[in-house]
Amino acid sequence: MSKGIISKDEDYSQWFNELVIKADLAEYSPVRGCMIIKPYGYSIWEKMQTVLDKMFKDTGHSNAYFPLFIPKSFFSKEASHVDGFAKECAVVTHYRLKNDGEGNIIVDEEAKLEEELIVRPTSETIIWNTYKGWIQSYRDLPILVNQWANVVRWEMRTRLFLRTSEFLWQEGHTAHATSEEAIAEAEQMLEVYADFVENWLAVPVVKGRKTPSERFAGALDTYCIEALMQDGKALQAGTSHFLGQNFAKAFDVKFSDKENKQDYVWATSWGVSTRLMGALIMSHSDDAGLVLPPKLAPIQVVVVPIYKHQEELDNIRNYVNSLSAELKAKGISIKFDDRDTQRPGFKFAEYELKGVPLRVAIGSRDMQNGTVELARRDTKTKETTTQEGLAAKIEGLLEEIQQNIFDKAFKFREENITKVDDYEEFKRLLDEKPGFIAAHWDGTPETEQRIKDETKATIRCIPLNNPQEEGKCILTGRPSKERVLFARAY
RNA sequence: CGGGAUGUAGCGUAGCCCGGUAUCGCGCCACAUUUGGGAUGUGGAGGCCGCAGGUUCGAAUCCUGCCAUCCCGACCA
Repeated sequence: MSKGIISKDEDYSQWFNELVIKADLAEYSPVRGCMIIKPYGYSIWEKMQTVLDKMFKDTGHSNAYFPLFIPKSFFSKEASHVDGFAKECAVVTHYRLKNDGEGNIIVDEEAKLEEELIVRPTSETIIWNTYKGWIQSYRDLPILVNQWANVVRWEMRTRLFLRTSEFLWQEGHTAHATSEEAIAEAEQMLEVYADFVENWLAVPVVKGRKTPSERFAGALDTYCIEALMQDGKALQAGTSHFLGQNFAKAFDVKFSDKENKQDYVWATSWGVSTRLMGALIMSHSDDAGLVLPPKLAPIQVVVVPIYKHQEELDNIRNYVNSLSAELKAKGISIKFDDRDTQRPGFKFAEYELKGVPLRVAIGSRDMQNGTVELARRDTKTKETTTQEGLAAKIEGLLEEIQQNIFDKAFKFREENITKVDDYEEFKRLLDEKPGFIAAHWDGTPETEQRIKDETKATIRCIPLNNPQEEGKCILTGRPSKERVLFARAY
């Protein structure tokens, strides 16, 4: 492992790339745009999955699994949905390879599929094709299903965790008897996401809805949570869609209500992906490496022994065993790094790079004095404290760290939301002080597009519970009733 | 798909203009000394110089073609 990573002030995107690689989260794969998520990175994702999965179950959802491949014909059914995804679909055309006689493996042209298969970019179509068979009556509703899956979107430009051709996610797909119920579902899941991202990733989010042009293809309304990264760019961290009856109509999914009247079913879908890893990394980390929130850190506490002789190590180990037992009883994960192949200084740097929230260093002097050295990753501070009551102290500190990194990110976010009423000022701020800009907009897609073309900033969302105020569109001067959040985004 | 750049050991690189069988650092292996912030010494292993042609007695180096990757745009969770 080479020393250090580039400073994030020097080159933010290179900093991010180096961090992902050197912290052992992921690496590039032989396939362009695809990544290998390494065990350390994957264990963070697993923690996210575990927590989210429970939240889904607690709100009445069940998991299921739908196929990776979708018949091409399914895609022709919902027009705007097709438009949204057609340009980035991987297509399976053959089902067999053969040897060409010269030692090369080639596609067997005779094994051409009758109907081509699309590798799912999202599963609405195959799921609604399936729901048709599950729903006849209002008694069959609601259907509250989630699936954990991989999806493929053939992106032109990819970035580790933020935009890869294949990514992991969960997609919830629900079916309801009424519009109101479906909207309530979409709103509920947005709340679940916001709760999860703020309380587990320690990343503050703005809850809002997308403008029509930023909506999910096929949705009537898209709700989102938007986070602000340390470089001032916004990141969409999760979306929840009210799909209306669009997919029910496309796949002819009707039900009989209590009066025996036929109506199309109302739908939602909602998802978060491994992109959350990107949000996590970019929200808290620094030039020394990752900073992980304790609640998602694969290792919450690492113990580094400092010793010269075997008996000193044995002595330390003895103490660490009892500390481990105490911490495990509290549900805290601890690693005792007794490798003799690396020196303590190396280990310190390594665990800082990997974002372990707390480090305990114990040497022979400590053993004599009944103390340890306790170092916090978030503040980079160290203190010497007694072994007595250490487990309880660690427990408290982990909670404090979780809160602290959220507070820090929250303060940064608040400091980087600026109200702007002048277009020149708007453009200047985007370059000089990136972040969210709260500005008036006349509500037209044309204005939105022009601002995007001229500044690269998009409307990230119209915040929920947005204060209403009279104002003039920043570009056209036309009347507006509320401010929307603009930013350059990932 | 346009514009730019780069492919040499696991990683980062020198050599290329001016052809003669590859440099240095990190990492790796062995041994010893070390261990409170990324250890030191000694010895060692590791290369189809992106791929395919061509020129030449001889190509990492010159020529042609291809491939791949990265950056910047258009598209996107």
